[in-house]
Amino acid sequence: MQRRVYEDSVSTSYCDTCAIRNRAICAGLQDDEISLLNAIGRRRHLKAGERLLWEGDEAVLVANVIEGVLKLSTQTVDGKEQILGLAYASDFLGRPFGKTTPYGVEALTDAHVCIFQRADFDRVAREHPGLQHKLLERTLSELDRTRRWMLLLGRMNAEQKLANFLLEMSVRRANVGCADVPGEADVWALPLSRQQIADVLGLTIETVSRQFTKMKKDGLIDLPSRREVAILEHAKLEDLAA
Amino acid sequence: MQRRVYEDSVSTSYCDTCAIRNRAICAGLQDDEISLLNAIGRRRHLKAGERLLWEGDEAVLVANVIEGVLKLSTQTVDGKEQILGLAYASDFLGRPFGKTTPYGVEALTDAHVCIFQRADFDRVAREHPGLQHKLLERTLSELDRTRRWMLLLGRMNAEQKLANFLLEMSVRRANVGCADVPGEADVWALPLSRQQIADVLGLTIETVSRQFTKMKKDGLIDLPSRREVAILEHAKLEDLAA
DNA sequence: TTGCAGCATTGATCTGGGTCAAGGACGGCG
DNA sequence: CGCCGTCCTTGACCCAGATCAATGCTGCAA
Repeated sequence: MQRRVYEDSVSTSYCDTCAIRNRAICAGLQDDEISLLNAIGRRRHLKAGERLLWEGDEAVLVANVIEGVLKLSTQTVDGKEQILGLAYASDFLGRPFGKTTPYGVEALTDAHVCIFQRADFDRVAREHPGLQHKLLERTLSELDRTRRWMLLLGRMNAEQKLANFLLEMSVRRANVGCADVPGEADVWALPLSRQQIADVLGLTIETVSRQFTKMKKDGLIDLPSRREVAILEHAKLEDLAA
Repeated sequence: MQRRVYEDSVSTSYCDTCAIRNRAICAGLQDDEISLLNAIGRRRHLKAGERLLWEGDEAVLVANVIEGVLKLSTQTVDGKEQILGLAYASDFLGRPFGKTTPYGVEALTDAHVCIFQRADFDRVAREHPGLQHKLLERTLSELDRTRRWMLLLGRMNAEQKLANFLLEMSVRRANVGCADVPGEADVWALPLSRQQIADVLGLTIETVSRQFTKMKKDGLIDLPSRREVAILEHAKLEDLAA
């Protein structure tokens, strides 16, 4: 069980030079807490498509996303997939203080994560209120975000869903790099296939495709290639998203 | 702003005799922690339909549900309501460590809650890791539950949605009282109107009504009155829910 | 370069659930 | 007791998005 976790690219993590040192749960921790995390954490590289956690598995590890995009998902009984959320740099993955992992995690792009054996992490968290507090804050905002997504799934039509998806994607990946340059074209690579977008939004691949085509025809976006999007009319897209 | 919070039924809370003393975040706390909570918490009675929190308000308070059922909800731009979840006895309400309340809270039945000024609660939580840990565990399971609900909203048809709703309702309210008596008929009062059920499930009132009628005709449930449900064929309902 | 495998797009058709509209049941109140 | 307001049910119709099916594009491998 553990083998598949440790089979490659393990190296010591160096919090000092970590890209998300100031944004993840590590932000604002005291030096001794950081060095404890440093001691139990390891970096791991994931190739696009590689899995980090399997739904229902014993929850043996938790992780911080350092770079890349990952998806959290469950299967329905009839084999369809529902993506429960996406994780970007500085997001936290896994289920501390729990027995099993309630969803699968798979890298959509090549990714770097900082992994902890759950038992180690739980222990450090219990002993260090500062860390636990960070984790609580993060979990609370994740809960808020998830609840907002429920509104999207429960009450929006296909057009609104896709507009919201593109806008959220644009914001979340902008946060990852440097600040937005206003006026700069909002062009980026989509880390998801059409099928995966459909799974995120609770739609079918055909509907997603048709909505893309329509938005392009209307001049709201451009699609330079299958895996690239340019948001041309940000304001109009936001109107749709409402 | 605070007036509407304190306008009635305020009395000192007595954790010792509290019905949820051993199930809410209070469970397993040390005596000194309990007495601190006791000092800052107050009981409040809510009539069915009364609101405790308003979406977007400054987050001035948090609360534990002692008895009754409450709904968490947001409005969409076009005025529709989406219910984000239901809260039962021992559930936690509100947004600690946050500036604004991300959803409205309204009592569906007459209810008792144990309320805390958020500032007080935050302070005690920061100073008492045990409490913070409880809160973290509760938030993590709430996140899990919410994510499972996304699957319902994103991937299920009306029949599956209603079946799941009835089963969850049955379980959650059974947890509240004594243990299930096997063989005992599973009959209880619905705390939600048809419209509210529709809002929970992302459906319309007509569709909910039709599904109820169909399940009754198929002998899966009985509807002794508008606000009562009897689950007759638990197993078959579970088949539908899958 | 050709062939093939996997996405993605597009079209044609079907259908679950939304919408609109008309009663029906129940309670509260004069 | 009957009137009215609210909630619920039922029917008729329609449409957004699912489903089914054919074709196009792109990249890789031989």
